[in-house]
Amino acid sequence: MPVNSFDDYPMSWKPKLTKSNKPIYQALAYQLESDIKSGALLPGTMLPPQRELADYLDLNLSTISRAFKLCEQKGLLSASIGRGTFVSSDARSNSILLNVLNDTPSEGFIEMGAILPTLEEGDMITSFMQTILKEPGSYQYLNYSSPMGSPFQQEAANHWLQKGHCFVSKQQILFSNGSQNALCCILASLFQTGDKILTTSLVYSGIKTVATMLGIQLVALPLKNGRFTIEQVQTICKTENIKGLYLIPDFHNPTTVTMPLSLRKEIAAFAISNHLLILEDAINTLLKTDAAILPSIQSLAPENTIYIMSLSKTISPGLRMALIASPQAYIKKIAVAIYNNTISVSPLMVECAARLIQSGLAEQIRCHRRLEIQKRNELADSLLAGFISPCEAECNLRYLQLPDYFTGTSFELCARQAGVQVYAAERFAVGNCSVPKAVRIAITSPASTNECNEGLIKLRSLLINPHDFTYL
Amino acid sequence: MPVNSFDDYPMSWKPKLTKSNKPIYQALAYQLESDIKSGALLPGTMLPPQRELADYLDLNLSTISRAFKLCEQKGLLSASIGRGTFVSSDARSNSILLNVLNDTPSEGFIEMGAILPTLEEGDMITSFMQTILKEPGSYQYLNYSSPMGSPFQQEAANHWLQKGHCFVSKQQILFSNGSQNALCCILASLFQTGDKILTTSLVYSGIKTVATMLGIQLVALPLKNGRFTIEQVQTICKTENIKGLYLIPDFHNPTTVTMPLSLRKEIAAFAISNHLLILEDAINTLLKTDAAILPSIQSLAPENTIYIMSLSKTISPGLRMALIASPQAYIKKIAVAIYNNTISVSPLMVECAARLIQSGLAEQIRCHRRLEIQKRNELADSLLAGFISPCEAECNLRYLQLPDYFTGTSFELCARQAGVQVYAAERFAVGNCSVPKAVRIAITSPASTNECNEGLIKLRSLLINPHDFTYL
DNA sequence: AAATTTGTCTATTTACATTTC
DNA sequence: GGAAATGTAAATAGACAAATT
Repeated sequence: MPVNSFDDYPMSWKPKLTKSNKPIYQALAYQLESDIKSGALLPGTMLPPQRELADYLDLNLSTISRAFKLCEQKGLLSASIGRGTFVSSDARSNSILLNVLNDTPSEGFIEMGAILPTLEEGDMITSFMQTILKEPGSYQYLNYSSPMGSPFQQEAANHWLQKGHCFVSKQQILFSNGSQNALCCILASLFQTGDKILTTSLVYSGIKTVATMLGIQLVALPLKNGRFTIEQVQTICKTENIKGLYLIPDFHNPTTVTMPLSLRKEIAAFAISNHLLILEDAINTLLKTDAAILPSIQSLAPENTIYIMSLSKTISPGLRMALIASPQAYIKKIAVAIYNNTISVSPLMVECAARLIQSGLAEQIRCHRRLEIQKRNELADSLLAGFISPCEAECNLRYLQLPDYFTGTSFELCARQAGVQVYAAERFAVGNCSVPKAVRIAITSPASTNECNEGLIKLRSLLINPHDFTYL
Repeated sequence: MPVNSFDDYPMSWKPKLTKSNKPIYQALAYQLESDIKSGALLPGTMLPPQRELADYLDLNLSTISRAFKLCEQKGLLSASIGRGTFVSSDARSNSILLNVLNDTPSEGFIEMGAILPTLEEGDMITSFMQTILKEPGSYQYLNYSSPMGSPFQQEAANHWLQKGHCFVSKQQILFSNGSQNALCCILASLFQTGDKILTTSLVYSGIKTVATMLGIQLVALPLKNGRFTIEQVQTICKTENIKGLYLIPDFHNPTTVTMPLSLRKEIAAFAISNHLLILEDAINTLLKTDAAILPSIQSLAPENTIYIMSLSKTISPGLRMALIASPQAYIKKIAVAIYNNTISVSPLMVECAARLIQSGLAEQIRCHRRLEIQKRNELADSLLAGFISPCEAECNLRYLQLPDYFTGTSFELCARQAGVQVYAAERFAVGNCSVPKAVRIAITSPASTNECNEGLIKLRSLLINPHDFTYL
């Protein structure tokens, strides 16, 4: 074999290592990162095998490995044994979903990207807060507090958790500053840099950004029409040294799919026998009617599941509150993480949430919200008929699979031009999955039913007359 | 030299490696951790040199190194070249300072450990909140918001920051959920696992616990009467690859010392010429009178300093609010970290804080608090005369250097027996420093001046009649 | 001031496990 | 179904730099 045989190998990436004072592995990782960010290496590209690169650059295999590892931890690459290393699908897309961090939108722009709540119920809550503040001694809610809450608060939280079919003792409940904060604290306390968590190949992007920040790697579970099988989970876990699973069983974000009971049972059994930790995100569970709610995975594998129930989508995001129900074994660690993170949650907000639940007002708000969502879903079904995937009437999201001549990203750009924000599937992509041509539509975000109607009409005309827009 | 010469080496630690399926370096680290936690290896102990251990166990030097590194990142060890590896001073003490995570205290127990605010001012704030909530449209404060805040909020924040001699443009201000949260977000976004931050050898323990959680290492700057010199900073930074400095220039926690202007200038100059990032924690700055406030380090090195001003100690911890003033270069990164952490701060709390400042009520509360603190300091000065270190009249903490027959920990235990909680210096120790025999007393925490008085009297009798107590 | 001690860091070697063909 | 391809991970080697004596 001639020495220069690698010249013939069709290498997708030929880095040039100029001499620098940096160590080789860092210089190589840096160049890889630049080439991905500049677009020289596109999402999905397979990199040359580590051995080929080592040969080509006349370096040791492990040096290449180490450089790749750096980029992998930044979420730029995903690799698997025997298959190769690929540039991540979302390496070039923006995963931060709240526009507040980006430009402020202009007048008349319709937000259907970020999930905002319908706000009609807000006044109920503000007046409720006033009642609490009026009481003598209400200043005590301005002190520090325990993430465990008071017995009354635990009682109320437990009541609410049970609506989601989550059954724990009071000592297993913690309060956090919303469900993103819950995820952040759980990841920081129960996982380490380099650990791997399995999740669906399209997933709530908040888990992606926080995992990346903490150096925790997400591994993608391929989806077929928003669904996956237990066999897929088993195969990946067998080979990838997976520490945990992140799942959204009800109204999955962004695909809207609800996980069937059979799969919940299979996952629970598998987690128990393989000592896996499941993070069950019940963010949308209580949007469903009580009759429609299935047993939670937590109820099927109580020692292996941490159940997170946000109050943002069902009561109000203004409370900045989520409930965490965890096996006793992890409570202390998570509580310490909450302390490290914020010392304590706002006792005023905890008390307010507890009383909203206890008084029945929370339940009332939940029903209100459901009705509004049903109304908007009817609009979406009729206006986008022929395009939009069907989903349950209570779902706050819609998943729009696009005609072939669009990609999620191109459609998002066109919609933006037309004055409507939606989010492309690319934003939700994990690892090296094939990204479906789709966008997510948040129907609750427009301030009024009317504005929602308007937004949907704009999207429809885009689907019907794509040639009117330039971003194709 | 005989092969077994290491038998004669007086090894402070002789691990036994039983065969397990774990990798050697992990098994070794695990044993080291157990031996520290069980007390077989005490704080301050020097471990055998890595080469000696490698010889003794017949392993490669790097394998030992790797095992040590694991423990070092957990904060259990601190090592330096040429000097050796030592068990950390705080390896066995509890650094979580809020008792809410531990046992609930019994009736009559006086809290002077955790720093709680005097609560008399609480009613002003709760009634203020009501006024905001009463306004039509107040439900908008229940939505998501930007960590940048509205122009009005930025204006108010800027006004408050300027009182602390921090001068930035409005675009350089972020809101976080309290200063612990600010630290968490800053560390998570601007530092990486394994990075080193220099700080005083006794320091606010919240930075210790969050750094440990994130795998960031604190390096100790030795203190002499609570003071250090620029030469010490220079020496350590030269050798230790320090990425940043964490400082509390005003009423340092726990030593109460205020950093003189000369040192501030030297540190600022050093940070600029060495591209170091300073985290300036102005937690207590506004407890001082306006006339007593010195130029902030931020004002002396504006491109190198992130200034964190909590509203907890000066206005109310119930707001769960801190202001972050950062060089433009880091704003985006920190904002993303806040998003990853909690999506957004509570807009209601931000608005409330802004209006408190704008209305002048915040300033009024600040004065109130100052008067109460002054009163309590007079008490402490007279009751603990002969024992307590003098400090400025506005400081919310006292630092009590103990007679020789006490250690901080033993005194803390005695005081607890006597019904008063104080915190031992050990809780604040960083790395392998010699821990002074001292405790911190939080004079603002007792609910009333009377209770404070009572607590101080109990501490005095403990100092005068130590033999009455059993924990020596 | 020179030699020794000591921890740090990068690169290398070797064994291993899974996937693909 | 076996061989080749491919990534992972532990242990090792060697050069380096600061602190100590």
